[in-house]
Amino acid sequence: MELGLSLGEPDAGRAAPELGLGLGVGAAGRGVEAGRAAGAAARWWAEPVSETEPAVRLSLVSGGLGLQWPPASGSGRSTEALARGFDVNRAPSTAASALAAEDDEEDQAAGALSSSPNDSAGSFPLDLGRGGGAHGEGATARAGGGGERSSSRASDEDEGASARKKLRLSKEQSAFLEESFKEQSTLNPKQKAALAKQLNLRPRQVEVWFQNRRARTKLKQTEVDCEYLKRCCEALTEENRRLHKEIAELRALKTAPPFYMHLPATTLSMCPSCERVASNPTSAPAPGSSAPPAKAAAAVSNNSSAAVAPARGGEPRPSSFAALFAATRSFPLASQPRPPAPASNCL
DNA sequence: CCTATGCACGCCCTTACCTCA
DNA sequence: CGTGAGGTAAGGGCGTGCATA
Repeated sequence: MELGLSLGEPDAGRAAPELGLGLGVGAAGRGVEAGRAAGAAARWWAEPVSETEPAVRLSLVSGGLGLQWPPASGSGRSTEALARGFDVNRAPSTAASALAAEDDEEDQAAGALSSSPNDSAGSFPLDLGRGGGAHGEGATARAGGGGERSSSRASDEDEGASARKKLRLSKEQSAFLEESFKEQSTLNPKQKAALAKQLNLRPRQVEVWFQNRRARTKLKQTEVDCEYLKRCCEALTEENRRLHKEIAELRALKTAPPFYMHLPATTLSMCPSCERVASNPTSAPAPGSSAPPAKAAAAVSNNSSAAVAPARGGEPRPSSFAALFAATRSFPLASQPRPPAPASNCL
């Protein structure tokens, strides 16, 4: 179905628990084992992740940027990158390099300290590339030693909390965050800190970016859901209209005299249930009837072509329209194939 | 064991800033 | 050049889950 579009979000492919519409609908469910298994071989962060962390989404590892994404675990590169920070000047792909070329001047000026064209060095007074100095690092260290929780929010509040300055992330940073989000839409403190260090951002910035990204994903999904529900509503309206029309036609037929009242007597020789001509002499054709039974049967089908439904295999014929009416047509509206539209009055 | 408290975090709403037509 | 719309980073409130006393 065309509405089952993937937004490139981790929501894609999930079940549809909330609306039950077969879409990837709904709030963030936590994909569990599959994502964890995928993530086990494809984590960009160095540390092992605790078992209690929110489950990893299905990995959508993409090579679109040509970044080593995720960096090969176990290789020295990831740790090196962590120590070095995300260096746009060494973007590992031509695409990324092309993107980086736009910001080369600023980046050269800012050096490795910041890859954002807008953020000045003053935005990041602390060299996050060097371990241990920042408040966030301390929080991370605490989290690493203890549980998952750390105070990335509070730790970032005081640093650079001057006038509200809009700082836009560079394309490389955004792309990297996007890839991270595809792999996992939520971060634990360790991952957040590692990503922040790699991108030369504050953990709070990474956190906010993910928060906003989740909000955008949800908004898009909501739009898709609305569109789908709109189409469902239209289909149901059409179905309702068709059924009303059918009911009106059936009522009109019900008020008319039954069709068999107009049939010649010879037609009554056929068993209405098995559609065979009765061979029993007691049910023989009425006296005076010269037509052979087979012809009579043919006469039935010819004379009642406008009102009699063709014989359906194995289906007993209703004895009256009332019975026809009483027979419920219990097919769920949207879940079963629609019966053919009543081209004639057949049922 | 139950309860109160503090903390961390995610979600939501909103604001402020930036870019672009 | 001024302006409005749209995108997005960030602030703040609120609810929730967890750890601890």
